[in-house]
Formats: sequence, C-alpha cells, structure tokens
Amino acid sequence: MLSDTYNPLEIEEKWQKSWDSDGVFQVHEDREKPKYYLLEMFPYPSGKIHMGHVRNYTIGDVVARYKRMRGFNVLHPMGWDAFGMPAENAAIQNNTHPAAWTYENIDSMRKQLKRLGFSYDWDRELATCTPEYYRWEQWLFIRMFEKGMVYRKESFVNFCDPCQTVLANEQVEDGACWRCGREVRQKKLWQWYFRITDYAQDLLDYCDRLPGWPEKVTTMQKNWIGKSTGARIRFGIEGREDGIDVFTTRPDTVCGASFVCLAPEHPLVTALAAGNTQAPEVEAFLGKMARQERTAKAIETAEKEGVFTGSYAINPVSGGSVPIYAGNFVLMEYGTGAVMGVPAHDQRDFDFAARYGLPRPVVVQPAGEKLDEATMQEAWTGPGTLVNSESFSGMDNVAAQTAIADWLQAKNAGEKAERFRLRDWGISRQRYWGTPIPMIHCDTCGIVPVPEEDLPVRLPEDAGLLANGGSPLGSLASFYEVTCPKCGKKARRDTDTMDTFVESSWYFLRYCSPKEERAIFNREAVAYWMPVDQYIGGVEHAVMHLLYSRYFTRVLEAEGLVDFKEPFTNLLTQGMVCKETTTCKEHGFLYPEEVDFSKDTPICTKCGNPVSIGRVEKMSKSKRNVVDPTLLLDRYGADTTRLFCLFAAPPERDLEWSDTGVEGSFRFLNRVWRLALRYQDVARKAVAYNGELAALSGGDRDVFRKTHQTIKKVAEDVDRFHFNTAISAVMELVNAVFAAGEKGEDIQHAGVARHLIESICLMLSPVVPHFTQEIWAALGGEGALPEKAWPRWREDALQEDSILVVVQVNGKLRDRVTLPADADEESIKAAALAAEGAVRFMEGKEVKKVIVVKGKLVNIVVG
RNA sequence: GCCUGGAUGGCGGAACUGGUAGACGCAAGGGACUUAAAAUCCCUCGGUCGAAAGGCUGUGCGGGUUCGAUUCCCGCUCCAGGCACCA
Repeated sequence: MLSDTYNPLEIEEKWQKSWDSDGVFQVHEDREKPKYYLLEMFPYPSGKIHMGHVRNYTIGDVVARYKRMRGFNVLHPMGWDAFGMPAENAAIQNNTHPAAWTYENIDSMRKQLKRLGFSYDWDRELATCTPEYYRWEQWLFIRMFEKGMVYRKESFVNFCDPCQTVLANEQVEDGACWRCGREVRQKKLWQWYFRITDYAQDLLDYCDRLPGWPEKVTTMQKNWIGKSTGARIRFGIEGREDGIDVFTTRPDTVCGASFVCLAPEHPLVTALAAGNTQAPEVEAFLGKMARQERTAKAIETAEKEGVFTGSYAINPVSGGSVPIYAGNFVLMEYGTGAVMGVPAHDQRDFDFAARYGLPRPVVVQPAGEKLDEATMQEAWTGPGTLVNSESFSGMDNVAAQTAIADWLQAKNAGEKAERFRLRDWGISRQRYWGTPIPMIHCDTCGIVPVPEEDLPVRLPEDAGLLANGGSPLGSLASFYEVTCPKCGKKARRDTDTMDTFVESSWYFLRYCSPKEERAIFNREAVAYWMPVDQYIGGVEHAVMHLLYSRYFTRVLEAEGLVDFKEPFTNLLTQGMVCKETTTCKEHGFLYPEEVDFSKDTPICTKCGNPVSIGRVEKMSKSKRNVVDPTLLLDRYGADTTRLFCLFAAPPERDLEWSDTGVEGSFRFLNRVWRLALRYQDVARKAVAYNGELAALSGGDRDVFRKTHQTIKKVAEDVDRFHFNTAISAVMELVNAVFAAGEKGEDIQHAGVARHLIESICLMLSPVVPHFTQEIWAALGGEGALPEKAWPRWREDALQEDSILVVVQVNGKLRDRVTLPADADEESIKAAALAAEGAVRFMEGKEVKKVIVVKGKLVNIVVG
C-alpha cells in the first residue's frame, strides 16, 4: 500500500539499503549478456559535489539503468581523480595534510553520491592518490621510458622568486603571483616529456573514425593537432657556416621574404647578436620576454614586437640578404622555432614589417589586380602568379609550392615538410600532491629507473608543506637520498611529480579490475569490458583529457597490453552548469550563501560591503559560484533533484542555474503519486492489459493508446539522450489521464489501469528509481525494479483514428481540417481546397500549385 | 588573438530528415474548493490592431535559396568553453 503522501527521504533510504544489501549493482564478466561499459568522468574530490557533478552523473545513471533494462551487462564504476593542486592550497590555508584533506573529502562526497541513488558498483571504487593506483602509473612510466616514449628537455615554467615556487598558469594573475603579487618570471628547468607527437598523425587519422563522437569534439582535436604541410627552408647566415631552418606553409613566397624571425628562446639569438652593436638591445628584449606570460592567449594577444639581431640571412632561392630578428610571435615549440617573414603575403608579417619599416616585396600577383608594394593596405594571401621569383616567375603559385620545395631539396637547402601544432606533453610538476616520478639521478650512471620491485615510490606522508606553496620533496632528504640501483653509489631521487592528467589517462582501464595486485590491469577483464561504450563528461575536456587518453591507449596497444586504439566508442559532452559570480572587494569570490540578496543591492554577509555580480561562468570551486545540491536533497530528496537536472535542459547544452523550477519537478512526482493512489486498489488485483486497442473503447482506448505512444516516444528520446522531452512525454500522459477523468472518461478497465501505472514506473525508473520502486512494490510488483525489462509498445495501439491537416495559402496558415486516418492524397487535397479559411484567401486568384505533405499539410500557391 | 559551440515568450526549453513556432515545465494573472491559508483543480498567458471574428508581425542582426526557413547558404553581433601547470 502506498502512503497517502509522497515522503521521499524515507523511501530513498529504504530502497538504497535494499539494493545495496542485494548487491543489485555489482557486476561481473558475463559471457551470456552483451556488455555495456558506461563511464562518467570521475570527479576531483573538492569536498562537496556541485550541480555539475549531479548533472553529469544523473545523465550517466539514467543511461546505465536504461541499458540494463534493455538487457545489457552494465559496468558503471566511480572513483576519484584525487591528486591535484587544490589539496595543497587547502593544506596551506587550513594547516592540514593534503592526504587527510583528500580522504575526508572523498568520504563526504561518496556519501553525497550514495544519497543520490546512483547505480554504481562501489566495489570498484578507486582513488588515484593511493599507492595501489599510482604504482602502476610509475610502472607504466618506466616502460615508456625504456621504449624511448619519455624524455627530458629544458623548458620554461612560471616562477615566483619571493615565494621560491613554480606557479600554475591559473596562479598567475596579470603577470603577477597570486600569493604575493610580485612579478612572475620564466625559469628554465629540466622536465619530463611524453612523445605524444609520435602519434600525431594516427590521432589525427582516427578523428574521422570515431562516429560515436560529437563532430565538434573531433574538429577541435584535429585543429589542436593542427597538421600543416609546407617546406623546411634553410637560410644561410652571413659570416657563419651554419644556417637557420625555417618552416613555412608558403614556400612559393620565399623570394618575398624581407626578414627572418627567430623565437626568443632560439639558441642562435644570443650567438648572432654577440659582439655586434645590437647585443645590448637583444639582451634587453630577451629580458623583457623572460617576464612575459607564456600562455598562448598572452602571446597571441600581445602586440607583435621584435629586435634586430645585427646579423643577416641569405635567401637560398633569390640569394638576397635579409635581416634576422627575434620576435615574440614565434614559438620555439612549433616548427623549427624560426620563420621567414613575407609581409606582402602574410598578415602577421605585414604588421611586423610595418612596425619595423621593412620592405614588403610582392611575389604573387593575383589575376585581375595589380598589387603594389607602396600602396598595399593588407597582405594578399590568395592565389596568383609568381613574379620577381627568379626562374619561378610566371608560374602558378600553387604549382610553385611543390616546384620550389623540389628545387630546394635538389640544392640541399630544404625539403617538403609537415608540421604539427601539437607539442609533446610536459608532465613534470614541481609539486607535492602527485605521483612521484620513479627516476633516480646518478652522477655515474645518469638517469636510472627505479627497479620494479621497489615500486611504488611512495609519497612521504611526513612531508610538511611549505607556506609559499613549493614542493617539500626537493628538500626532504629522507625522500631524495637514495643509492643508485645500478652502481650502489649515492644518488638523488627525482623530486618532481606527474601532471594529474596522467592518472585520468588510464583510470578507465583500472576499473575493469580495480583490485588486481599483480598487474596494471587484468587482461581478460579489459578484453571483456573495454572499450568504454559510452563516455560522458563536460565539454571543457574536449581536447586535453580526451586526447591524452587516446594517446595512452595507443601506447598500451603498442606495448601489446590492449588490442584496441580508441578507448571511448561513444562520447557525450554535456554542457556546463553555469552561474553568475559574486565578488566582494574585501573577501573576493563569494559562495551564494555568503551573499544577502534580500536588499536592492546584494550585500556580503561577512563585512556588509556591496557585492558585485559578475559574468555567468562555469561553476567552479575557485570562482565559488557553486550551488550545494545537499540543500535540494534535504528538501526534496534525490529523485526530484535528478528529475530536475534532466528536465531543465538537454544534456549537451549549458545550463544557467536557477532555483525556481525544482518545485515543479517535485509537484509532478506528487501528481504521479496521486495517480497511483487513485488506481492502486483496482490495479493491484489486475493483470496488465496486453490485448488489441480495437477491443477497448472510450477512456480505456484513449489511455491505452496514449500509454503506448508514450512508451515509444520515451524510448526514442532516451536513445538520443533527450531526457527532457522524454520526461515531458510522461507528463503529457499523466495530464491526459487526469483530463480524461475530468471529462468523465475515466479508466474503467483494471488491466488498462495496471498497464498505465506499470508503464509509468518502468519508464521513469531510470530517472526516479526510488519513487518508482515504491509504487511498483505497492502494486504487488516483486523484486528490484532496476532489474526489470524495458516496456515494449504495440504497433496496433499507436494508431490514431483521425489526422489533422494544416491548410496554408502561399505558405501562411489559414485553416485546419480533420480527416480520417486513411484519407488518400486526393481527398486531402480536395478537403484543403474546400476549407473555409483557405477559400477566403484564394478568391479571385489562380491556383498555381498545390503541395501536399501526406498526413500533415497542404500548401496552396495562388497568384 | 586562435579553435569550437550557442542565441527561440517574463524564465528553462520544444519543434527528430525544410512543413501548424512556443510541446512540457517555471513565473504571473483570474477563478473553484476552504472560516482562512497551504495543497489541489480549472482558465488565460509572444507582440500588436480589433468589441469579436479575425488580421498583421515574430525564433540575436543583415542578406539569400525555397511553394514553405528556428532548421540550409553568405556576412555580422553578443555570450560561453578550450588554448598545453585548474581539473
């Protein structure tokens, strides 16, 4: 029996316990059933779940439960992306240990997720900060090192001298340290890199073989990899034996080069300036560059500037001499770290030449136009015929690209070349809370990996964090003092940790056998479960995380550990949950509960100062524009919270949070509850009707038809992840039943009533599992609802008796006619031409054309 | 700056392959029930003209293709995400 009122908190706890003790969501490899691996991006354990998590995991849970009802053996795991900077920041702020802080957060977040009733197999839970997890990451790192997939090189980091610490890009605000506010400089450090560029071509090729991914994501990845074809051209240097290799996509314009520009870090810059009058200026420029932020955004928005090195380069085709500059718009990591400047045919070069008064010779003349160096307002980047280009003059510029590259190759001064924008993946972090890099530096033997039997290299738990945010590992002798595994002499352990993207690049494999102690994963388990059938997570991960995971899978494939290259067959990128930010002058970003919105101007509850309302942005802990779902859980329960998240917007769309509307979802559940109450007595004794529609009449017929139509619609909508419209469809069904009752056409047939309530329970069970289970049980339904089969619909029960045809005249709606469902085209046309509303607009005009869309619309064209 | 998306009533959204724009829900207004309130139920609800019937207009802006465009094409504007050390 159902209680008179819907009491979510009681019901939810009861069924969660019941499912838990029955092990309903535990899964094992089962060859009898088709497998389905559903994965949601695991969370960083920040302490509290936020609406973004609730949304992401609700979407995943609905799909997991739906697939299970459709007969799949569903793997649906959850865990924690537990290493990362916030733990260190919190540790400094609250004087706790990152580990203690992290594990506490995991405990409280696990509780919250459990309250939401997600169908996870909690036996598979993992946390990346445990030695059981990261030892396999270290093991893999060493294998990659042995295969040459890992190397070291010098590169720059943001460094704050007063704090003596490396800063993340996020920790640099307008070129200054977030902690002390002083200017940040670029410091060179030796760092570890993964050779992801080895796979650039393969990662690119497979972007077109991922039909289950949104095209926008593969497009973004293609652009990120950024393949370009062109040529490497070697310019000579006056007075020197060596030369400068430039990469260009426009070898056809080589004779139009009026300068060569090097990246500031290019090794030749100081060498070329040495001993000439430009030396001091070059030095000043490099000093300035060392203070400039190195994010792509900063580089590309900064004004193009450069400095003459005092040396000249020799054009290998024209033999001309051009000045060599160093410039802030040339990236050392891309191409060769040097470009040739062709102002007439490249806008960036045009701007640079304008600033430094460099000539801009025209070498490509477009058809029907005459470019003139003196009067050009912008670069010409289109096609044309080569001029002033030695023996290549008169040639079509596209043909010349190959011709010039071939010519250069013959002269040993260049060749055709491909370049990728993608750079190798730098993974060294000068931080504490991460996976220790399992390497030892020995003065005698060089770099030696930690022997496998010594893994894991554990993070020392007694390390006290430094107030400035620096890693304690570098000054913790008990950690770094080791003996060399090769020669036994004193050596130093690597004190850097890995980028946390490394952990998330293979966790999906570990879920298949999370407790495996002898290997990174159990190969049979991985062979059964992988690849992930459906991966769900925020769009913000469209490039980096997903690309790194694809790369890791390739590395493992090359190692022979897995036999597939792509980890995720289908991808759903959900939109972000956004909210406006609130800032107080004194206290910075404020949580919504720290703002008093009751006055005309919002007030900071800490100091009483007015609060300024900022842009609507992705909810994030650092911006504090987060909504705490526990408030909703306490008030409405998990089912209403889940229902609202799905109903508010389709998954791929961003969701601007508003508190209103949750009430409506709660109201809907209460409405369904009352519907169940109304029919429970008759339905409990009945068997669900499963006969022909034709055998029913009146309200029974309408309700039965509407129920089947709804079953069909909901299945179709869930299949394409349109949960909001699926829910709307059930709302319409419920409304129709109530409306029929109002009209005196209430359900008479007990079997139809039972079929209705059962169908609603089954259809809504992935969304509101506790609620539907309670009603199901009240009808006398046995067992766990999540284990039942998805309802089927009868084709004969979908048939309407009549159709509504819209009548347009010249594309404007003029009338509607109702016709028998089997009306043929001729009778539809005749009815439309006779429709009163249409006739008025046809008077005195000639009917030129009649377009009939069968069963839907007639458009009469008159003139 | 570059790459990728998005924009529809007061609000969230719907319209699946070009075919009734605004389903479903929120908010608002009116009514019923109630001593009253809550809950519930019913009605109205893009703008504009009109007493009504009905007309005109309307999917960020400007063009185009089409019998017909929220949907396709071209050119913009604004917003969001990513840009390699936030995750």
